[in-house]
Amino acid sequence: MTDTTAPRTARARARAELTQEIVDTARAHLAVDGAAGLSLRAVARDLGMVSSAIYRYFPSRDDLLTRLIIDAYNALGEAAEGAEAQVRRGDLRGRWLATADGVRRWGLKHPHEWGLLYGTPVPGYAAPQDTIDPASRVTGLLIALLAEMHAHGAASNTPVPKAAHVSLTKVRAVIPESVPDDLIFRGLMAWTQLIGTVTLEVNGQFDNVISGMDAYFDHVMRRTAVSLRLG
Amino acid sequence: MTDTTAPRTARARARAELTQEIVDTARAHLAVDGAAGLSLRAVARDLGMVSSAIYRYFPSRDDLLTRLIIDAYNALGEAAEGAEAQVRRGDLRGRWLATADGVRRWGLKHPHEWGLLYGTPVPGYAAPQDTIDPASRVTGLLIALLAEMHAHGAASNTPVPKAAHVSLTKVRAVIPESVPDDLIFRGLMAWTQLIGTVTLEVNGQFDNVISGMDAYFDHVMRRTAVSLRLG
DNA sequence: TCCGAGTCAAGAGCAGTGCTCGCGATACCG
DNA sequence: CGGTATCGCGAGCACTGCTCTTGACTCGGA
Repeated sequence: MTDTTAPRTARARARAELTQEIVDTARAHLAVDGAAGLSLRAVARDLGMVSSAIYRYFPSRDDLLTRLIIDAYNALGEAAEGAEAQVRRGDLRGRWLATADGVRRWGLKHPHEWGLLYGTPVPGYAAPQDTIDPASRVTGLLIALLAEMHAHGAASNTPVPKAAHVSLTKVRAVIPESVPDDLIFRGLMAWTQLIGTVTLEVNGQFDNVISGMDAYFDHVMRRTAVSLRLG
Repeated sequence: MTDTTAPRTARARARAELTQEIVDTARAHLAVDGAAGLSLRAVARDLGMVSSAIYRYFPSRDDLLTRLIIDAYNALGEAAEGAEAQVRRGDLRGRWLATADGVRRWGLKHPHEWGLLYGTPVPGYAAPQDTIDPASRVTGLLIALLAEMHAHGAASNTPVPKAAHVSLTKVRAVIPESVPDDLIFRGLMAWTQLIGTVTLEVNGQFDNVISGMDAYFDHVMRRTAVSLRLG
């Protein structure tokens, strides 16, 4: 871990600032050329420095990408949280719709970063541990929603076969015990519906299929709300 | 269009064979290194020729990729059709489950090709017209299913708001008129659920969430069948 | 105040990439 | 048989990520 306090020396301050400049420039390039087109040399050129100097701040291109991924997860999380926070707490359906809308808006605004999060993983790249915390931030919203739904008595105890129950073992670790299997499945499927719809839209797979994606998305998420017993 | 008949001259035959060899070698590399790692020079090396010679057969790397995409769409289509064809025609639910299973199996077997179809599009790459026919092959299965469902009287006429109705204008061109809006939405959402689930699984996003993906997928697709009124 | 230790940007260089072009050799066809 | 179109080859351009050395700078302790 680097220092959490403000940098004391001029050198440390310069380092922190330059690191941030590199990240910002890289993100700008990412937004234009996509992940595959992100070039360390181009970033260095923009900053008026030589390519090898970048390696003083990021040991490899993948590490720079990792940083961008973490930032993207946090940005998406913030966007979703911000949208969801504006809805009255008791309006669970409204909170779901706001979350979905916030996620979609962010994705459409940052298509390449969306691809970084939910698209094809980069070649030999394995998501390091640092990314899983920010990644779970968005899903945390949904989990909170599920817990409140159950607490507020939205009883939905459709029985679940044993094999399906077992498949939830891992996810059980981060969800309150009282939430029934049935509700977890509804939540996972709603989440998949959301990520899938946005991914297909961002990748242009709806281009020749749907006209007026706003209305389509809205209606789909309303139907998904019904599946969540929030109808 | 190239000639549909068998090539007459030795040169034409050699050209056809070598073209196929290039595609096969490229697909092998794709399966190992992914789309970003596909190198024309490496393919040429494997074939014992010089890199520039490849350009006699494919004008650019993107054109080779396009060919791989088309082949992948067709392979996925065949896999899905093959799985679906083994179910008794009258068993609509079974046909849906078989299709879903076939799609998933193919995706897990060819993760990089799946990423080519439903993952992040490559940098400056715009899917050429040639890809849309094979792409719609898979969705054709679902459309046929929807039409039969409606014909067999699985009435599901939940009214759809006007804005949502309008968003279906384009897709209406390839679906029998009699199929109601409600059913189209169910179909699109089921399709999104399928593609989304497989994409998330292929990209490893379920790794720390679900244990026993087979059972999870099966249960999710059964629930989706219920949403399709095939319960 | 001075001086050693740590940090930094720079530059050359390696191995790899997609792609272009001119050169001969060769197979095809009128 | 002769002209033409096709083919593989090799050199070369501009680019990439990354490594290593070199010389200059800053900082903190004596």
